[in-house]
Amino acid sequence: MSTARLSRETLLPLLAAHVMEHGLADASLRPLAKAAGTSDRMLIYHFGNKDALVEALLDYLGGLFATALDTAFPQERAVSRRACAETVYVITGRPEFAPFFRVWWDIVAGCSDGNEAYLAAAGGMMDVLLDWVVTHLPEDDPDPEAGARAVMTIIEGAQMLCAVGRGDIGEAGLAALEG
Amino acid sequence: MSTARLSRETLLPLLAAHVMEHGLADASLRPLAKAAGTSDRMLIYHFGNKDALVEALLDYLGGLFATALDTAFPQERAVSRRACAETVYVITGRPEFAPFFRVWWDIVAGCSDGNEAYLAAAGGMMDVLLDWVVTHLPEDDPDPEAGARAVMTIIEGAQMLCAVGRGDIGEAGLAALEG
DNA sequence: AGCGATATGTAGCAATCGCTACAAGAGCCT
DNA sequence: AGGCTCTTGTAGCGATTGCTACATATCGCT
Repeated sequence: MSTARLSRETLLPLLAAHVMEHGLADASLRPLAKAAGTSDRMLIYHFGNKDALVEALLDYLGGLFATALDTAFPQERAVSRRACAETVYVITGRPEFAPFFRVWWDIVAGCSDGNEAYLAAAGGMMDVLLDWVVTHLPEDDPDPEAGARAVMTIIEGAQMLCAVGRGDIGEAGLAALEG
Repeated sequence: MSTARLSRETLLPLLAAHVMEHGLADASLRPLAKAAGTSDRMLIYHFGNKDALVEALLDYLGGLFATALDTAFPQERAVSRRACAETVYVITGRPEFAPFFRVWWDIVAGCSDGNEAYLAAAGGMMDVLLDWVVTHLPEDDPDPEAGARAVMTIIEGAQMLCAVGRGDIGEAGLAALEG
C-alpha cells in the first residue's frame, strides 16, 4: 500500500481524466474509483456522496477550462470579430479538446434537466469564455460587449453543429460573420 | 386485459412523451413501459432490445420535429435574416417546446459519444431545419444557402446558451445578425 | 374443432447501482 | 504505553439494470 494519503485534490485530476474520456452522464462510482486507483468506498468517504463528488468535479473542470484558455489560446488580439471566432473554433476543434467536449455536452444536457450544479458550472465556463472574447477583439471594435456576444453565439452554434456531424453548416455560419 | 394489441406504432407516441418529460439519457425499460401502459417484457418483445427501441424512438422524434416545423412555424417568409432567426428562437423558446429540448441535449450528448443512431437522428433534424430556413428567408436574399447557414449557426448557439442559463448572450448575438 | 403463429403475464437471473456497517491499520498527543 | 482520530479494506445491502425462460392466452386458418 502506498504511503500517500488520498484527498480531493489528488483524486480530482484522475477523476476528471476519466470523465473526459468516458463521459460524465453515466459515470459510476466503481469505474471512477478504479481510474483514480482507489475504491468506491473512499470516494464516498472523501466527497460525502456522489452528488457532492460531481459538484466538485464540475468545479475542477471549470478551472481546467479557464487554464486551457490561458495556455492554448493566443495572447494577442484578433484582427476582426470573425478572426476571433474562427480562432476559438479552430483551436477547440483540435483533437486534444475532444475529451473536453465529450463532458461539455453532458453538462449541457444536465443543465436542461434543471440541475443547479450543472447550471452553475456551465454558466461559469461561458462567462470565462465571454471575458476572453471581450478582451481579444480588435482594439478598435465599436462595441466589444455586443461584439463578444455575437462572436460567442456563433462559436457555440458552430460547435454544436460540429458535434452532431453538421460542422459544414457552422463553418459557413462562421464565415458569414461580418468584420 | 384490453383487446387492443400493442405495436411499435401505438407505443412510440407514449414512449416519446415519456422521454420528452424525463430525458432520454437515463430512460430505462421499466419506467418507459409503465408510461406506455405495458411491461418491460413487451418492449423487448416489440423492439428486440433497448438499442433498437431507442433507435426507433429517435426516428419517431425526428418525425415529430418535422411536423412541429410545419405546424408551429409561420408559413410566410421572414422579412430579414435576423427576423427569421428571431422567429425560430422565439417559437422554440415557448414552454411547449421545453420537453423537446430536454431530449435534444441528450441527443447531442449521445452524438459526442460517437453513437451512430444519435448522429443520424440529430443530423437529420438539423437538415430539416436548414431546409425550412432556406425557404423562409426573404425572396431577395442574395445567397439563401449561405444565409440559412448563418441563421442556423446563430439560432443553435443562442439555444445552447439559453440551455445553460446564458440566454442573454445568445439574444445579444441574435440581435447583432446583419439584415 | 383443432393447430400453429402471435401476443402477453409471471418470475427470475446476473450485473451494476449508490451507499453503509464493521473492523483494523496508521499516525499523533499526552 | 495508551488512547484518539483519521484513513482504508472487506463485505454486503436493497434497489435497479437489460434481458430471458416458461407458461398461457388469443387469434386466424383449414
